Amino acid sequence: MATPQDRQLVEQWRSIQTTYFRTAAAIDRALESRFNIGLTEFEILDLVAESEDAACRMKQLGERTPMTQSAMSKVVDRLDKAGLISRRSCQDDRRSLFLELTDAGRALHREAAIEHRALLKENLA
Amino acid sequence: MATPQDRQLVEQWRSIQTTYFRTAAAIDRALESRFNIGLTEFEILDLVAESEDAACRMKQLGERTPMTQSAMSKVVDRLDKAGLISRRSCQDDRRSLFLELTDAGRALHREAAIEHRALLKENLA
DNA sequence: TGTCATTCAATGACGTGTCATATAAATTAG
DNA sequence: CTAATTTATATGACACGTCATTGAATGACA
Repeated sequence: MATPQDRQLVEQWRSIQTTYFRTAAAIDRALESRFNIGLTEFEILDLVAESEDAACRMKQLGERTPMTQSAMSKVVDRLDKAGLISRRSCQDDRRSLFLELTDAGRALHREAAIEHRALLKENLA
Repeated sequence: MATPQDRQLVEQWRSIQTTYFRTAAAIDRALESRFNIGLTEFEILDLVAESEDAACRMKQLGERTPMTQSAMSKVVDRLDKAGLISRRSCQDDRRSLFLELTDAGRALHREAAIEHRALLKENLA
């Protein structure tokens, strides 16, 4: 039945959940209200900003986030429509896509990242 | 800009996210396929099972989970329709609701909890 | 006691994630 | 070199969560 170890696992799990939800909600609301992008959008921007130096992105990005391929595709689509990112098709393999920040995207990321880090600090302490 | 502390925060955050998503997805799929309930449904069952001893629940449950009030209301609704839980209105305060496991709910919870704990163990190690 | 504010739960509109599948390109087999 | 398979991304149907609001009951207080 409910061994002490079980209880401890459940505790640990709930603690992760709580931290995750609280932090995600805080960041999401802040970014949404100040920059009009959600947390997931920011996270893609952040990943793209991190690797300002090529490779047929989309695919590799998928390996660096727990997001689904289809979720990623839609987020990238929104970012593209918002003019924050551009998809450039890759010559070597025309199935793949390069992602790049636009100037607007880079500028927004710079600002939003500050807020993001601040909220992480506040919530993960 | 990106202080080392920032990077460390981001790392920590991604690690939490990954753990959360991986674990949640694993549990969700297992429960869905074996018991036809999702992770959130199970979590409510689990909380109700834990407090088999009254109080006008709904409200208090809300304090023990990061779920929104409205999310809870909908999950409880599904559980009710599935015959796993029953809502009984509270005499003292007729706005509030008592929640109780039905026999089916108790039985399902007993089985599902085993799976749940096992997957937690596997994923949080 | 009658009004006003507050609290508990439910609901509708809406956005976003997921699964399954589609499309298109590249790779492998025969 | 064609057919079958696999890989990269997009998309449509659908489920679920969120926000804002509603309905109903309670509490406060004049």
